[in-house]
Amino acid sequence: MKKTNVKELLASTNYDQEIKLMGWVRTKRTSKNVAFVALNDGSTINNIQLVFDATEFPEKELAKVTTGAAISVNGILKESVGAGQSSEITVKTLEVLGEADPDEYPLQPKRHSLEFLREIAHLRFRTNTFGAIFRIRHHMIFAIHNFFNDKGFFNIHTPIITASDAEGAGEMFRVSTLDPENPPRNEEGKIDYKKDFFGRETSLTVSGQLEAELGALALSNVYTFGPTFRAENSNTSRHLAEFWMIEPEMAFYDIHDNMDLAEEMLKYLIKYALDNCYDDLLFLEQRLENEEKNMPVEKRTDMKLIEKLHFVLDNDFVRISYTEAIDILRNSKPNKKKKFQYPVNDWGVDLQSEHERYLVEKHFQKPVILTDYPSEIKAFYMKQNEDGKTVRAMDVLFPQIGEIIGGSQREENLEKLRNRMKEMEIPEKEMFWYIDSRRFGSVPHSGYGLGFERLMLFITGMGNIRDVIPFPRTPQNAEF
RNA sequence: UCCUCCUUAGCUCAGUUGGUUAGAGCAUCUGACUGUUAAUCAGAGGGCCGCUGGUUCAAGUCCAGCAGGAGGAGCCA
Repeated sequence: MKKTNVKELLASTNYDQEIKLMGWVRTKRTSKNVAFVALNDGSTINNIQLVFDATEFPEKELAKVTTGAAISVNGILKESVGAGQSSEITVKTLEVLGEADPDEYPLQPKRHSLEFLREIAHLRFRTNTFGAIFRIRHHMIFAIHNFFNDKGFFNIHTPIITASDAEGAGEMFRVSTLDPENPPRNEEGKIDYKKDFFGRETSLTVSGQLEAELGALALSNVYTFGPTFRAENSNTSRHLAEFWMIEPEMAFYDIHDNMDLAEEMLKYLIKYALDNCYDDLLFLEQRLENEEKNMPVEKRTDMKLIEKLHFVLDNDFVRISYTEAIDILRNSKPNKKKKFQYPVNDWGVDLQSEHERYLVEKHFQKPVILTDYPSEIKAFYMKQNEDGKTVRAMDVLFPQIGEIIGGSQREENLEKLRNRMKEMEIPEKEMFWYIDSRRFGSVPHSGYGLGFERLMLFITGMGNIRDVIPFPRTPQNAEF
């Protein structure tokens, strides 16, 4: 018989039909003559109830049906006589595929802390919470490709191993096949990377943007969606050493087109989650509520998860310049009362987390796009404004998460780009290919980077980025 | 990397101003129960109180160091 799955069965009213089903036991409740098993196979957050007539199954066999065990059953789909579910399965035959020794199996039908589950990341897929998160994660990956495909964008794979250390986006992981115990040395006594696999120093990519620009300057609209590696010693709930980033890059787009696209994309993704992951979102919302029950009222989030998603969907993002933001912050209550750890006085300072949070969570209470930052605090490739002081950067700031997107219109003018590279001491020779893109058929173009796991934080309402990626890589941790 | 906090049973936690045999709930095991919903009821087993050292008649409790974890900051997506 062909096997079915829990999701299909729960949606079915095709009663009294024989079915075959496999999955993992979540809980078992027994009494003298009847046993109930909640079975889950990952197809949905919901379990289906299996009903065993205890007199028809050997006690020994039923005893192996414990939390975490994998079983296969044949049975009849019935309209349920009990409360709490519309249908259930009267089991006719049982096969225990894989036992789970209850003395050893760490997951119980009870609440576990996220920290504990992180330590058993190989098993946490089997919990309701992580089942929901990773189903949503899949849908978001799919939705991103859908969004760009529908708009005529082309996905390109940019290199994961790169020789350019000029991307300027942080510390990099070295890639080498040299013997670390005894590396070859040159005449100066330094490590001779000419003898390394690629004949030069190479690292894992910190961004696919520069290569994506090359694609955009021929295919017009492209995007990358790949792994990204940063060797920063960041120990926060918002940073990973290995994460996934979406980087669209568009020819003939100015900063405003860029912002429009970013806002449209984020809203599309939120709507996609609401339309396709409602059960899982509802579960996560209830989980959050239970979590916050023990917290003081002022610390609780003021909006429920689904409400919050709708709120972002239904409101325009605020768009203001860095200069306007500085004015707001300078005249803000916390600044005047010296409540900021870093007071805002002069134009030109970089905004701290507390400032971004004030703007998003207190002042505007909705997502904010900040533009036109001082050129000193931004990357070399951003388009310089006429004022000579600012660049056409844009950062999309979300509540709780902070910067979810960072992007800009790119500098397409050859001379301006070269001057900026000189100022920032970026070696022109190594970057000849990037400069060539401005020498031949250069056009105005723009792009941005979306941190996929930060999007996941927002969609799922989770608090720690380590809980929205299956196997997080962070400083001092590469387990599993 | 910096600051703050945490580490007690398989899990989640309590443990008073340092004071005899260290507690609870859940899980596990045994038994009861004719449909349960994280079932319920009765009973049982289960602890180098993170590690090392110190103070003290006496340390889960105080002090120092180390390890692991969390929150915040910086770096950024």
